[in-house]
Amino acid sequence: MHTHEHQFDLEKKIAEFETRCRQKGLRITPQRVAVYKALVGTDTHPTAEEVHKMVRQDIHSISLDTVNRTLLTLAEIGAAFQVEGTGQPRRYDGGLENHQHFRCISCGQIVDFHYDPYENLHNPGQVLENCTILRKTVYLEGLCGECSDTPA
Amino acid sequence: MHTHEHQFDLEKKIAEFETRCRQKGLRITPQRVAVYKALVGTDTHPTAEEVHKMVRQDIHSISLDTVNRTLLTLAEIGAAFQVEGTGQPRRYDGGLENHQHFRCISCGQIVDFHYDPYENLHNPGQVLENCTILRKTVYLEGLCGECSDTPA
DNA sequence: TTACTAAATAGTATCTACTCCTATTTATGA
DNA sequence: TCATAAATAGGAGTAGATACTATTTAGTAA
Repeated sequence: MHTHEHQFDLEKKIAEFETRCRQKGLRITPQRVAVYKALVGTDTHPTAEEVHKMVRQDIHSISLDTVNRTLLTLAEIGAAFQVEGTGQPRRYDGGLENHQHFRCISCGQIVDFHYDPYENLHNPGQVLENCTILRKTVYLEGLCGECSDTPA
Repeated sequence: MHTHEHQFDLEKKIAEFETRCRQKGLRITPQRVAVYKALVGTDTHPTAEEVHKMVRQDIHSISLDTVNRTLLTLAEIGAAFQVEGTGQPRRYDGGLENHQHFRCISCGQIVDFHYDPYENLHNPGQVLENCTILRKTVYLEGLCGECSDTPA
């Protein structure tokens, strides 16, 4: 793909993003667009601080708090999402038998479950050729029973 | 299962744990055993602070730092593990196409990959009946190419 | 048993990721 | 252009985790 096409894609995505903001009643601020642009323009799964560094090159005075808030907003409107489980205090599991985790994004609780078809998945080939896979789980996120009943 | 059998299981697990410690050249301290016991005796995927609270009932003076160190040790020797992704600063992903994540437990980098058989997995029934599943991914952990070559 | 030594611990200080608060600025709709 | 609610900058506060140091202790060997 040529740079020219990349450029086009990016502009298209930004236009879509702005539309989505309007739909959700969110204002289109330079900071918001800059954060979105930085995030979509990378494949490194950056932390807020890393995004802050990138965006500062365009908007010198943007605060880390704004980047944090904006990233949360992006996740809320579905324009981005958080990498599985990150941002939570470390949680430990003493159960070594095969099982999978469901995490409630509202209250944070982790629920164990076992579902046979999720066991013994094949390793992907090619793409992760050089990687040593030590653990492989199906990870679900959503709302637990209690939090479904009483939406915040 | 009866309480009596539970008790038996626990003692058996502790015995195995002590054997494993000896194999790895780790000392068997009351603190270490108490942390292990607390973790194996619950299915709540506790944080270090939660474990600290539990263990304090037995060992009043145990420090939070010891609990933290011990939990890391348990994970290192394979007597427990950390719930997927937790304990990492929040990381964001602007790629909304279907894809999966591999995380290097050594350097922390997240690698995107796509592997067809991992898409369109069925939802588990029964166990998570009351939960609303919003996201479903296969999550791999291990060592990336660079970190495999130069083990710490 | 006793004495020795490296490992482990308690307690504290420090660091980092993140959120909260307040005054100021700004995007949007009238 | 004006009014106003939303968003922002900057800094204070908080929580989770790590680093440091002096002290204690488990395991070993006399």
